[in-house]
Amino acid sequence: MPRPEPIKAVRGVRDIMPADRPLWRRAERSAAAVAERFGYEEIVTPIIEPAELIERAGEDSDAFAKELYRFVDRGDRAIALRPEATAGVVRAYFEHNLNQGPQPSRLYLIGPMFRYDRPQKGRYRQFFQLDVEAIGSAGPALDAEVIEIARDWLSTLGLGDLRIELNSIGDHRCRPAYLEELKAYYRPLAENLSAESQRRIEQNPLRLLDSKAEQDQPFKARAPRITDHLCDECSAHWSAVRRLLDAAAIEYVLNPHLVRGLDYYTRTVFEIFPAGAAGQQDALAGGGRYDGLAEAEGWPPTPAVGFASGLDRVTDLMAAGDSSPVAVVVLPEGELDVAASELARICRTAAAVAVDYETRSLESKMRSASKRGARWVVIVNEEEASRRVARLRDMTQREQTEVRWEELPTRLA
RNA sequence: GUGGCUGUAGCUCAGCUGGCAGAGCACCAGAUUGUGGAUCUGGGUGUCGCGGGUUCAAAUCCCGCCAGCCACCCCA
Repeated sequence: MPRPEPIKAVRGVRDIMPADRPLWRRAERSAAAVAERFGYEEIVTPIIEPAELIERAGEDSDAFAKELYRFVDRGDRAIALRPEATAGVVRAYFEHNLNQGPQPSRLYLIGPMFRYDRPQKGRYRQFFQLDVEAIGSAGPALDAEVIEIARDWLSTLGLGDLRIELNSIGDHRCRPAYLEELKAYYRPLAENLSAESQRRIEQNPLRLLDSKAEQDQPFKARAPRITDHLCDECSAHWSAVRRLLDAAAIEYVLNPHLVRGLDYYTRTVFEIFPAGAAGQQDALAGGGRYDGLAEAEGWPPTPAVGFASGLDRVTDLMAAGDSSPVAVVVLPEGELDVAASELARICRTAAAVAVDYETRSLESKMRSASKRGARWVVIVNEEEASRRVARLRDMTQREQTEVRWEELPTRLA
């Protein structure tokens, strides 16, 4: 009789298994601890949002639509699985009147995001991000603050060897003029550029600067730099951010080719890489200022800055420390399920306990307990159970003694 | 979405031009005379990703699909 196909996980998603969870938990906990130390509060927003919210935040391209997990629900509403956290956090900020409270609102969020792209290692259709946002202030100190949070968090996780890349992309006042200059620079060079870059000269010239195409590289170095064309306000902001980072002893490198493709991004942009990484693929965190987003969502213009970091990549880089979750294994000799579970219940007041209920030889159970890394083994047979005693074996000392059940918790503590 | 590589035991993989499915590790059982990590002995645990096709015969050749990986696109 043919077995039906076993049902497997949806393409591009993965299970995070018990062996990896402690690592993830460490990353999540220290994110919360660091953010809270800076006065940030946790917020949880839905993973589904009106598709329009997401689409307005990403007006740009066909590619955007292509990678959005989008569907129509039973009430004919267009729904999107959130591809990033910021749009939803900003929505919640206004919808729950945080804009009426003390500014800025300092918020962080940890949760799953969704992107419908082709999966490969480290790129999943469901992935997890830490998102830190300071909404409601245009102050450069907040730019520096979120960078410091990102840096502190990664350092805490043992990923302290970082390269922080920094740039400013101006705002609606100074950027248009700069873009004209950039177009003027690139137009005569058009036929030397990649097809994609040729298209971008008129469509999205800023993106010419971060082109990865080989033939575009020579022209980037001579391209006009936006940091040379900032208006007074942006210029002051830009130097203030750097001054604050210097004062905090946070090292960074200026990368004039670091940009964002969407209009609502303003001024500061940054990305954080592990020190060894060369490729753009390897960013551990990225963020910046998005003073135009609130307005793009239809809310009052409100300045904000933040960053997001992919936990999949971060946990991947963290050294895996292995500690056995089970301290004690109870081994009944014979048909003693009831006694063994009572014994385990007693031991559990003091330590993590698992019972080996399998009907196999004691030797085999010992082997298995040993492989699990159990510190203690508690063995009991029928005669001992009737006297309410058990053999407590110290697996590291290879010694065992007879112990009364009631004494076990103190012996295991 | 585009291009390429891959898919055989729980894991890593071998299986040349078609001829009854293999290794190491893991796992299970036993021995080493009471109860563990070492050693020894024994055990293959498998819809060869799925579905078609060619053939006397397909893991092997052909087509389609699915999945993973790499690069691109993208990373809001």
